[in-house]
Amino acid sequence: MADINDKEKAGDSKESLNFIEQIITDDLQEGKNDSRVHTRFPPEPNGYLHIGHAKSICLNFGLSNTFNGKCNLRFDDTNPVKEDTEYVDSIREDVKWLGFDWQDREFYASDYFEKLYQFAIKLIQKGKAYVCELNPEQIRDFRGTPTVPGTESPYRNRPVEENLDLFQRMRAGEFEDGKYLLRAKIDMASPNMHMRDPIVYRIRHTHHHRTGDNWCIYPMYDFAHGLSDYIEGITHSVCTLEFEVHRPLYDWFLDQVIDSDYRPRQIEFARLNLNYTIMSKRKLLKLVEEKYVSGWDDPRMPTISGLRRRGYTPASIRNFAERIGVAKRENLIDVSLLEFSIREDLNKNANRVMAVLDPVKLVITNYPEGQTETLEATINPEKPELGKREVPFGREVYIERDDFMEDPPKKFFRLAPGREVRLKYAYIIKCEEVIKDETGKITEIRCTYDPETKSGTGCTRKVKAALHWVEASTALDIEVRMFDRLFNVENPDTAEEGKDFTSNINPNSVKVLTHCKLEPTMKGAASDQGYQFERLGYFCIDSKDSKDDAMVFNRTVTLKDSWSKAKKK
RNA sequence: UGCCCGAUGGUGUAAUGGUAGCACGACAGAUUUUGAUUCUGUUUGCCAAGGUUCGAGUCCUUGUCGGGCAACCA
Repeated sequence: MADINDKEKAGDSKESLNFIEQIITDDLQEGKNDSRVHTRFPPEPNGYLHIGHAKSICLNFGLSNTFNGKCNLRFDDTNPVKEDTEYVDSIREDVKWLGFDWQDREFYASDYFEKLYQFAIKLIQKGKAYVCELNPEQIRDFRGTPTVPGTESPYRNRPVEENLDLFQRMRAGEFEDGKYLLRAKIDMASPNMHMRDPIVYRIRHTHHHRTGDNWCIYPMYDFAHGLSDYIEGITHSVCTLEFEVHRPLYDWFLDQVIDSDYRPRQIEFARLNLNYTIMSKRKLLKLVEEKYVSGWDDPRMPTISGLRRRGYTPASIRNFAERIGVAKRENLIDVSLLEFSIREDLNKNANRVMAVLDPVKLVITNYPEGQTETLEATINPEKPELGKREVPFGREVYIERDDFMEDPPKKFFRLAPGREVRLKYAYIIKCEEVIKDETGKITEIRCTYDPETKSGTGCTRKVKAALHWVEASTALDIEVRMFDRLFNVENPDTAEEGKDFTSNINPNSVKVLTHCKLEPTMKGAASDQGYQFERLGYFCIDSKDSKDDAMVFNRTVTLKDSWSKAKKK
């Protein structure tokens, strides 16, 4: 009984921990690393950050927050052929935008090249590394396969002095690319492929975006990463599952250099997978390079910058990361969860505005010609303190073409011949007549209105629907871009035989609507926030493509729409 | 024929040997001047077989299924 009570109290005082928080809690309890918690987010600057990185960012910075620790931003820039400053700039911007602060702890693995070089010397001196002359094919052959042990390199027992000399000359630039390699001397028969004398340094006469031409030898990930963690005092090095088999190597390198009680620890978690979405940087790069999209920040891209341009908010992405949780099992998250997160945020925070995407003119025949009036509309029902906005109303308005049906099915609540609906914030109107052109297309709907039903005057008459509308003479003409999924299959990575993932691209993933109508209150509106186009969805101004008098809106996400479901049935 | 990791509703994620809970989805109802939101309710789950135990989602064994590992990438 007492046990149960204690447990309930504990449960009340803290939310349940994910497995990483549990590990850290245990480490803290054991007093490891002087009870410090220090994490890091370590991207390679070879592409833009995407929603999968957001999970890692939220995790690493979140961990440092909950344990009162620190989190570094570290660029893992050890392979100059793929890296560029454009990418480091975008990464810094995206992490900052997401709402995380690395303070003065912006580091680069390339800052440690000299230290890493000295570690390598130490390795050689201890007889734990050697200079190898095998070429790539030989390296592969000598490595064996997962089921067949490898064979030792003929250069494996080169004397320490010779290794030292050769390695120094590698650094000095005496040899061309590929001539020599520094390898760790571990175990060519290890069941773990990564322990079969892994490469530590390779020669690469390539300009590095930060160190320029100072170096012509570059360290490999396994060597550089763990030791960079060590140099920075990282306590918990959180990475994705595919590095799990690297952990013995991570620890091996540490064993060679550590001379204190402090030791960083690698912990792996399952990366984010989203259906209908491609997450591989290599593939995203292909989309950009081969112009399937307009750039890394194309609003259809799963990049942070793409989502931002699409109108996603930092909070919505953080909430999403929180909601999907962290574990070690493979997962496939439904994009609808991401969409839920942005709807949740925007519903609370986005100002309401009326717009008509596919306008058809509606004339109120008994409304005096030339007369206009100003109506009050709610800015945001979730935030009454924001008050009201004033929208003009007149004899001619635009309504959505979809909001009228000449021959409506049973479940259609909106306007139809002889039927009454309310124009939101205005009056109840009744459809009297439909005018069509010679092709049968409706060009004008003629209605009458009931002056006694003005909104806000205590009218109690109920109608089944309230339509959004925009007054014709004052309407702003805008362009709206509607985005659909970039890929129309759940798993875009799988493609038909002989084709690649690009064959899954949805050719209709962007639809541009011109001459949409927007209420005039939006003139000069801020581009850094989302708006709800009432009954249509959430939109944001594209500050990149909008000009002074030509506003372009991107659709962020639709509203949940039970009418479209009813239609299908 | 190797090594490492994992397996809880449709999708994710909790439980730390003691009542399988939460979120999203789905479904139903209420409210609604957005067919939105909000609110209420319902639904569906421990991979399998053994073992340990008073008691197993949790520990052990075996099996099954899934993922990862053979770049001079990270």
